Amino acid sequence: MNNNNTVVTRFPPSPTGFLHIGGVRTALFNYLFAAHHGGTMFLRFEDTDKERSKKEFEDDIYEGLRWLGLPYQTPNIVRQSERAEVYKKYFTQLVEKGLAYEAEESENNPGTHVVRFKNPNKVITFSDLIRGEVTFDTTELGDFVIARSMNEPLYHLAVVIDDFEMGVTHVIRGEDHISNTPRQIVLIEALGFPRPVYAHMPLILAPDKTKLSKRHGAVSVNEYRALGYLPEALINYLALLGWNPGTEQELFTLNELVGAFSFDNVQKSGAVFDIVKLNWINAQHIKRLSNAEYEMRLREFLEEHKEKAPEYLIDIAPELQARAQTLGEAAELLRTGEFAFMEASITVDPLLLLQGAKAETGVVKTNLQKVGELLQQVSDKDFTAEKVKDTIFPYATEVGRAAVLWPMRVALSGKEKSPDPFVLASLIGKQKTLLRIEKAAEML
RNA sequence: GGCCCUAUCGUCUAAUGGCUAGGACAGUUCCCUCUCACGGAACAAAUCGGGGUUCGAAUCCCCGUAGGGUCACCA
Repeated sequence: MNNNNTVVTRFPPSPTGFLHIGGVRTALFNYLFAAHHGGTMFLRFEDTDKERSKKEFEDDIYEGLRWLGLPYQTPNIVRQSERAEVYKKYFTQLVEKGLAYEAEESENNPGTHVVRFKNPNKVITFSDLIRGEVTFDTTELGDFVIARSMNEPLYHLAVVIDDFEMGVTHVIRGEDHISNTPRQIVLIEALGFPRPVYAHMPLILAPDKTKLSKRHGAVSVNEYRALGYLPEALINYLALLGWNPGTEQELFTLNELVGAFSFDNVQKSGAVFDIVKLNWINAQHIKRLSNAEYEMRLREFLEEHKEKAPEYLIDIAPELQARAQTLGEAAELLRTGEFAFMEASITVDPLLLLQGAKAETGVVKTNLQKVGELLQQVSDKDFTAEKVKDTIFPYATEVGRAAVLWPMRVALSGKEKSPDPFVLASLIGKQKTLLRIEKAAEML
């Protein structure tokens, strides 16, 4: 099927739910390993469970991988549900050789008989790239069922046959599959297939240390996308969950991960999914974006969520980029009027004007008037944050920064918290700046 | 419960028998700084327990203990 030098891995989700982060991590490690060795990762759908498999979920998995930018190859084997004939061929052989047999009547398909595998009852030892040698006694498995009927194979049989026909060399999957491995190996041996190399990844855990699942909150990729996480940040975080690069580097692009990846540095124990660290990684990736790229991504995000971008978005995008850890947070800041000072008019509370100034009302008023005078001298086109700072800062330092900068900032923003007064002034322009300062001074 | 896997700061992890157990996130404090955020610095925080091997153990072995996974005509 495949020459021995090429690594072939696969990501075989069953389309019975939305693409979730556990699946993404499995796909990611399969991709990283394959790509690191110049090999291939295939995608295939394990939809032998006809009741639970849905086209909708298949589409979601495709879309999730596309959004994440995780490359995969589509093999000629795409859906197990379309391969009944192939499976039948193999397990007819098994039956003929006496390695499998038709047993009792099927519960699900009355009138047909389930097919059981004639368990050789042996001890199986396999070597796992992450855990070393693992040994099971298959006796306890009994003659397990491998097909619902002669036309409907079950998971274990289908996996083993597909992996063989696709030339899969490395089976990389979650630790929850470790106990499935011995039964797949006895099938592989009965069918005379070569045994792939196994690697069982530790599980992603919730804060309560149990396997991460829906009851713990967001597990679907869609939810992280909707929250405004960058795909490259999600990938970066997931890669670091259970793997380390052997250096102290924490921020990676997908290509850097490919270069650094090795199973030697994969952890054996489960890792708790820490949204707080994801937030940090996301913020770092956001800061790495150029202002223009960030603005574009934010616009796309807003559009996806049917929220309109304010016309001054281009001006405040750099502020959002420094402030918000996710695109969702940025959208939230926009929505809650955090940047309302960009609008034509704002309301200023005179008490707030004095709050952080730590000075007498008269002093604050004088300071505001002085700021107005100083700024009057700056030309329109020179009205940048740096220029404004150069103009105001010496005066503020001389008479007390809090008594100048606090009221100036409140006069311009109307808010307790905001960007610094110099950025504020440059953002709203000379004319409005002078107007707002004048109005604030009059209030006192 | 049987079988299997695992065990280092709160969390993610480094240290492959040998320096004071290192880094990151989170936390606390300080600075940039008038606020919020960014950034910088400092502080605090761990080898599950008990035996053994060894000059020397987080690391190897054994026994406990704890946690997890899995035990379908699901995948």
